[in-house]
Amino acid sequence: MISSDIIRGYNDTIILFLLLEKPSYGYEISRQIRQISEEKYVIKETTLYSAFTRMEKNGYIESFYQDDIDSGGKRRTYYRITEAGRAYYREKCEEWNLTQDVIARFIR
Amino acid sequence: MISSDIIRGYNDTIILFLLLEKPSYGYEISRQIRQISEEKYVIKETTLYSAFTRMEKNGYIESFYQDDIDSGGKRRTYYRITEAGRAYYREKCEEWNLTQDVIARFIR
DNA sequence: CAGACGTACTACGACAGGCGAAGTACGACA
DNA sequence: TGTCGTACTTCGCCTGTCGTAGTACGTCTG
Repeated sequence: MISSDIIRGYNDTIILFLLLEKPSYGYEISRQIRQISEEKYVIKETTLYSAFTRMEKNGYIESFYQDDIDSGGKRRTYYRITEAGRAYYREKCEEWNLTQDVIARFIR
Repeated sequence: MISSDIIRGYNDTIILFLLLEKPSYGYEISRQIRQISEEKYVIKETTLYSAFTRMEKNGYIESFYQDDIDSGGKRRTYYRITEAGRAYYREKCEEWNLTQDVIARFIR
């Protein structure tokens, strides 16, 4: 539906948006993206998990483990947004507004 | 100003937009992008010329040579948009509208 | 008259992000 | 018993962008 080349580099922003509210984990984030976008964007598993790794390395998110009761005691990797992550998200939002405006000039 | 990751894969669309009007060549297109975007987006030469190569391979544009008087008789490589190119451009515009709408849901 | 600047490219190689394919593990449900 | 859903991990390919560099020619400037 949506080509990956446009969203490229914006996946991080999308993930951070969902983490603003509360810490979350891969599968839940994946589901939320699908739901919020009304199935128009379904993030690939590999894309999602590699984004986690990258963003943790960049200090935008922090991981922790939690054994949840509702998942039958299975261990999930949760991620929590950091202050740096929030700042990065804000920057990206501004950049998005700018980009959107510029690209619109080339669209009919 | 604008990160290349967002515009990635959208450069083709931007170039095709400029070719809708009339055939053109690298330097002119580069100048127009800078001008229309009000310096907010300056396409890199390598990006531009590799986009030409790719799009010609895909049949979206056709090249031809022209010795222009105003360039001191220097040979320029002009590009002309094809029917397939126009169709591709139209598709991309629709995709853009969709993507824009989806990403907006993750932006504050 | 030399050198810088603008035009108009081409070639090469690096890099990053996304993605396909495959595999693992476990619980629930039929 | 087997499939489905959850929850990941690993590996390696592909594509588009970009940095660096080089070529060539004409004009303009000190």
